[in-house]
Amino acid sequence: MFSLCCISNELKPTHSFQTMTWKRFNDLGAGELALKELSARWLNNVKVTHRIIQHCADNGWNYRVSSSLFPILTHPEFKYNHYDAPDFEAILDEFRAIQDARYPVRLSTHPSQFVVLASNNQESVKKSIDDLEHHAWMMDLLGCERSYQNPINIHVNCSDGEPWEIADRFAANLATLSDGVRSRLVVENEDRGIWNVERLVKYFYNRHGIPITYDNLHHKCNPSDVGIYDCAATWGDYKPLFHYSESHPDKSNLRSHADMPTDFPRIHSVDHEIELKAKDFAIRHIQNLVDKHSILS
DNA sequence: ACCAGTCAAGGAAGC
DNA sequence: GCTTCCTTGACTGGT
Repeated sequence: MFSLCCISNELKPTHSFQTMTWKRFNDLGAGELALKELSARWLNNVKVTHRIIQHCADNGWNYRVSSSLFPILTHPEFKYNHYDAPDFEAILDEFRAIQDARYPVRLSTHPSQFVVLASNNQESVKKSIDDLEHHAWMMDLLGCERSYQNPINIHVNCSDGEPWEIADRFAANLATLSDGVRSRLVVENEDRGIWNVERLVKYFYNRHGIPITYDNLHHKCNPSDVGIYDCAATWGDYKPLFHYSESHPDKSNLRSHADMPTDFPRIHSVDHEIELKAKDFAIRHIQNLVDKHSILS
């Protein structure tokens, strides 16, 4: 099955996410007025998420939940808690509605590249931990399992030291986190730097038992001898959730993502998040390509 | 109604 | 030891 990533281009005209910057929050006074405006945007974002999950259920897709549902909430200087938001009861009601509907949609999250659990900068580690716990909190509210069925996928994004040292720092920090994070956390190969598939399997899976998310485009840009099937084996009894994308046809940088696909993932028994900019339209096109291929073969 | 600039983050890479 | 780039899309403010 295929996952839609964060945004539905088909629903965007009527259901779009809202955000607020830290600067804007402070320009509004950083008080009740600012919090009221922020709270309304959080509620909007959870409602939009519900609508997109319905849309995915209708189409037989999975869904990667956006990491931008609660702007400012994890900012280190934000003085309020989530329950201080005037709309928080309504937000909880919306989450309950999502849980109660029991959509057959595999949910996942992908915290940003600024989460660096193995950093030597302790402030960065603390922010990373807060962000990961926030994602786990959100996934619990969405009714997600605490397992690799509903993974939290991140990059290592650190090359400070020997690979085994980085992996051990990462694992030591991970061990201090809640069950909601530890039970879901997986790591993905990167399109540059030391963290290709081979090193991830060697230092994160073999050494610490952390499953590996295989990204085909990153593997093309930053190859190694270990491949997609080796990554699939790191997921144990869980169905792997991998990434599929293609290079932009008109850009010299191989790493930039295309809008639409020209091909499709060939491996069976694996779910794929489709990281193509046309979003829903790209998934429909991939499904057409798969259907044509199966008729011809 | 539209458009260009803004915003936020950690680290890598290039002077 | 600086600056720039990477990445992203909604927001903001000016026209």
